[in-house]
Amino acid sequence: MSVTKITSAEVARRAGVSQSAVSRVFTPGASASAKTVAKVRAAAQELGYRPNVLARAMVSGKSRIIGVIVAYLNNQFYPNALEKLSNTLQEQGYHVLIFMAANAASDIDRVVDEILDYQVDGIIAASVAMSSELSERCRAAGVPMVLFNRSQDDAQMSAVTSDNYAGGRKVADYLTGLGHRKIGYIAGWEGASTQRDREAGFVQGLTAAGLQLHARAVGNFTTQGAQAAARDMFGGVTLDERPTAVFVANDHMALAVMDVLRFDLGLDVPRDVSVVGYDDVPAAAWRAYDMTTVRQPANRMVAQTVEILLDKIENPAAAPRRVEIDGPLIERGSTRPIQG
Amino acid sequence: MSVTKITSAEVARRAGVSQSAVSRVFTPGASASAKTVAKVRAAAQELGYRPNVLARAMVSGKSRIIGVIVAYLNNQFYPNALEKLSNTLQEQGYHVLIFMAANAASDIDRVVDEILDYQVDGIIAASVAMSSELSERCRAAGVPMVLFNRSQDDAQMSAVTSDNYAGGRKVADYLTGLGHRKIGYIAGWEGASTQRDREAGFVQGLTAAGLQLHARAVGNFTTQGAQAAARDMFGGVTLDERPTAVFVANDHMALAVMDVLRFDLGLDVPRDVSVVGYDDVPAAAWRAYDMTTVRQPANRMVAQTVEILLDKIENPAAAPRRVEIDGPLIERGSTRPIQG
DNA sequence: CCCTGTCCTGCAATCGTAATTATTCGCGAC
DNA sequence: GTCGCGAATAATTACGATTGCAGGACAGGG
Repeated sequence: MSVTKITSAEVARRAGVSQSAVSRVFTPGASASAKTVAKVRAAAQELGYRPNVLARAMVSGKSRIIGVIVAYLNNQFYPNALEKLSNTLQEQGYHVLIFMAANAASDIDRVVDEILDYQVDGIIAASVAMSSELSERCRAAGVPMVLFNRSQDDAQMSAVTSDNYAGGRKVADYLTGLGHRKIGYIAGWEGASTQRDREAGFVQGLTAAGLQLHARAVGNFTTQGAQAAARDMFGGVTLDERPTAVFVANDHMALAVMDVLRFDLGLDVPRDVSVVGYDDVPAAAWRAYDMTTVRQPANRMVAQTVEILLDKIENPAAAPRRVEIDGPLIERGSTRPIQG
Repeated sequence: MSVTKITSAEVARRAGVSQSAVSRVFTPGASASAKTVAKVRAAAQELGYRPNVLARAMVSGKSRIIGVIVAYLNNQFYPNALEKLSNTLQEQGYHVLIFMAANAASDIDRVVDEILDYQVDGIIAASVAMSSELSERCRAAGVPMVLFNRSQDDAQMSAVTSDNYAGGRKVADYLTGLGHRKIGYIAGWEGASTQRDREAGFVQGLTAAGLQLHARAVGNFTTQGAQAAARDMFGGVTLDERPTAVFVANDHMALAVMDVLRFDLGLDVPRDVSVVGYDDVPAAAWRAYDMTTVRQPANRMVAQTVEILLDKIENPAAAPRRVEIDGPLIERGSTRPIQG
């Protein structure tokens, strides 16, 4: 029942060496003779000693904690990314302190303060808007930050995304290639760079084919928003007005859209309407949806994010980097050529 | 570009008081005159001072960090729970350090060590098997632990689950009530208490109706496992042998099972087969599945978990508690009465 | 045999705060 | 006037490690 905290001093006493010797044995790159190492390791083993990360953090200034801010966890893309992030960082000896934040400025503000209180070595912000005032505060605190799946105009800010513009363009080329002419778009939250870039690339592609958006609605990246948008765009319109294809700004919404089309409005996907999403979350591949989508290469995005962040931690003078990773369009059964 | 760490000493100097005065102003429950508080607050505000949580943790012995171990993040139930956990703890001034662990003993072992290195105030283990040796180690370190959605024979271990036995029983009663007689079960990972309890309650319910399991397969709580199990149970069997209803140990598997039944085997759900899951993840309510399931009341489970853990942190002598929360059967369209 | 350079070791300072102990201050009572 | 007392403040210590510095051991070269 006794709560015994074993300190390096106790290990030192047991091993018959100084406390600093113990510290050096557990500090990679410090010098210690083979004999000392053996004695200390043995004593530590017997006592069950492990260094106190917090104490180490205090004096070294490195906590080996990365703060991760995430807005949505109900969109499957994020738990997957979080899992990969955590594992990748874990391999590098870092650990993740997680913070949920709604996309309200006041919330982010509070969350960033709380993160900094923990003396994190770096911050990964997944899908949250970061005011330049906030990023300035982190820079002043010497804490590097990388945006994940969102980018910012601020040139000082590192960011990793998929190539959303190219992705949107691919969807446009694909749908027009299938012969579609009346094409709708259901937008995500308009404050998001991903939303803007996907739409810009998409519209650009339509323009190149001599088309323009036939219909547009906003779903705000939420299930409810997407359902309302779908009813708006496809409910109570004449056959002539109705789009024959729709690009939805992410899979999370697109799945909801497909359900509304099929079950509320009695439309057949893909016969009446072709649907394309974005992300390639696991559910997109489920047979009940079998949805055409643009894959966001989460593995590579995570790897890049971690690489940039750790680089900036080790070398604070490193220039900010923006990486856009190309992802393929995955053709599945929710789309088909227009019938003449 | 200067990385300025503001310390309590600097605030003290600016406010013309001692460092201890600053500390007391920021420590709830410490005494300071109104005048001092005002001066210190003002100085802190100007300098942008916030207490260093790590330093505070060192001397007070309370890190206000909770370690959360989670095995699966691809099963939607867990991201949802994690989000709620994080928010609830955040409200209480705690934060979540997250650890992914495969369900291998060696992995858990390593993870628990890493968690303890951070001097966490408590541990929540979601869906991971905890050897009694490990729980003993945490107890020795004075770190309370609560299991979430899993329980253990170890009487010393606090655990919060839904009432899995009663839930399994409800499913049996429901399906037999619909007239089903040939009923199959697709099991989760057999090492999991949730799996065992759900099956036990289910079988008990069948027995009460004078039935026994018509077929059984193991899906291990994974998508692939569930698909294989479904093919096993429903592929290449005569109409006479084929179950008319199947209870799948969780929704994550049940969704995969429905897809296999419908798209690989050409069976109609619910006409040919009724399917029931467990958890009530968001996807279960999606119209494409519209799946009958037993709801795990995540909100209440999380609230209980946090309450038990914080109680144990404040009062280490508190007795371990096991809580089982009853959840309703949600009747949807994946089930229907057997046709005579 | 002494000097020097290398390698290891221990001492002591340090990180930023809370807790503990010591000091000062104000004020009423005798 | 001083004594006592309580409250507020200041000074000091402690938390558990890392790290710069100085001293000691030892080997090799002159």
